[in-house]
Amino acid sequence: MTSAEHLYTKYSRTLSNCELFSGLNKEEWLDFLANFHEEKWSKNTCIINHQKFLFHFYIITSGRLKMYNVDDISHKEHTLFLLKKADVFDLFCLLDGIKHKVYYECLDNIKVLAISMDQLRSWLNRNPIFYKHFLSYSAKIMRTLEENVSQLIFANISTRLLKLLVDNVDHKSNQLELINDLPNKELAHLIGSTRAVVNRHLQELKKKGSISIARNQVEIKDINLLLQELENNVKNRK
Amino acid sequence: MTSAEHLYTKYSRTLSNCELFSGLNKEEWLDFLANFHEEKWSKNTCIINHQKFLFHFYIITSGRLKMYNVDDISHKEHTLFLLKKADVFDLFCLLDGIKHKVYYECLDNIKVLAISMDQLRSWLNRNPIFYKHFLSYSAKIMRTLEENVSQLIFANISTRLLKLLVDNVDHKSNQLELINDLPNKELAHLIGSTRAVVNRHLQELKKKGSISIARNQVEIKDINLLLQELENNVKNRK
DNA sequence: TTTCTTGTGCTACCTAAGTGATTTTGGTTC
DNA sequence: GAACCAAAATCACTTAGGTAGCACAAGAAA
Repeated sequence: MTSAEHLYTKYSRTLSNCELFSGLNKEEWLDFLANFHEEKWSKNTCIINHQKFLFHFYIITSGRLKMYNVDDISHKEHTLFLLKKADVFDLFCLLDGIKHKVYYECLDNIKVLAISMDQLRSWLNRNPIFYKHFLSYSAKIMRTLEENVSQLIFANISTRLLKLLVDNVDHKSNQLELINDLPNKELAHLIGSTRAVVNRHLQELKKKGSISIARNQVEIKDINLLLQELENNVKNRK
Repeated sequence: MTSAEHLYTKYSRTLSNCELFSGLNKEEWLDFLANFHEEKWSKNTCIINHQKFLFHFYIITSGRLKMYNVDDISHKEHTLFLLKKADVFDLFCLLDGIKHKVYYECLDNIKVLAISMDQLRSWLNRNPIFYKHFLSYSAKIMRTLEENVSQLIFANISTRLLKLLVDNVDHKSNQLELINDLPNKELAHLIGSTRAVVNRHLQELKKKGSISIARNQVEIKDINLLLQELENNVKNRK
């Protein structure tokens, strides 16, 4: 069994969810995967070397990774993206080959598939049809970023927190996922605020009965109440 | 003289500054320009129809156009991009063909070159080398948006205003350009604030002697003082 | 068990920035 | 010229959210 075949058996499910490379058949995946190798990064690993991502491109196969920014002077943190299974990084470096000044930290023990940038670029040249995928994916990221900007300007912390919660509720189970086991501080960094303030708002929601909270745990108690809360919040913008 | 030749004589200088299509020679431009026609839009024209940009793509040849967002409830405005000569729009629509929910307004009488999206897409298919240009250009926009997000989270209004001014000072003349003749309200929208607050900060800068202000006019009096002001502001972040 | 660390809950306080109202100014039009 | 209007300048006031500090609880480690 070749390495590519091994990776394919292990990860074909995950890879088929990977928007950027959607539409590849088994044969094409095997050809492509020959360029990859697997890496395991343990929880709390920080990648602060911006150079690293000029040379390798990664696909997450399990665990969470946050991409974040730190203010040089105040040392405040802001989480730009919370990456999970089937997400890729770093797209910026891939597209223009310029250093991307952000940091990465593993929130779990994670596994990634790694490919050298050169190999990915030459694969892309051999499969130019994928340029289109990359363009529409870029557009998606831009829309997300633009949406973030609007949120930051138009919405207050309470609304942003509510939206964070609502956006991470699984439609089927009505349960919070991806961010349910994060400490208040990490939630704060996701919306550009501080632990104390986030806690203040969470207490408020708990009091009203829409959520329950424990150490490293936020649970949805009443999704409809939560949605209504968000609705009211938005309506009351002046 | 064909229409394309006419446009080329008129705008070759401007078009050569257009990053997205850089590297085209005269012959290629003539071929490309055959798909374009010129339009004039008068000052204060608003384009609130999101559909419009699904079907045409534009290059600005003179004047300024703001791309902005309005909050549905509070009706607050935020200017996302201030587009000028050699800028293009709407990139989002071009890349993924999905409606882009932003508004446009002409800050001057402007002139644009227009091409139908279909024609542009088929030109792009005939010239696939330009996919790469589009990708690195997308990366640039993403970096700008990400930088905006960081600014909004880490910097206060005073810093954001100072940065807006400094970023729009011409290196040679040391004079403010592009935004120098905007009313306080427009400046406020550029940094996500309100007229009154921006005015408060401008008064402060005026008092200290780094700028002078008049109706629809901000002028740099002492660029070094302004830079130092920005420096101090950043240092004092806690 | 004890010790240590990390996260939470809560208090009191401070300040930047938003709000709303009024006056003044400068430029345009009639 | 007078009349008008948009922008600017100022004021007093409110408030969300950041800050600092501390006690306490839950786990992990020793």
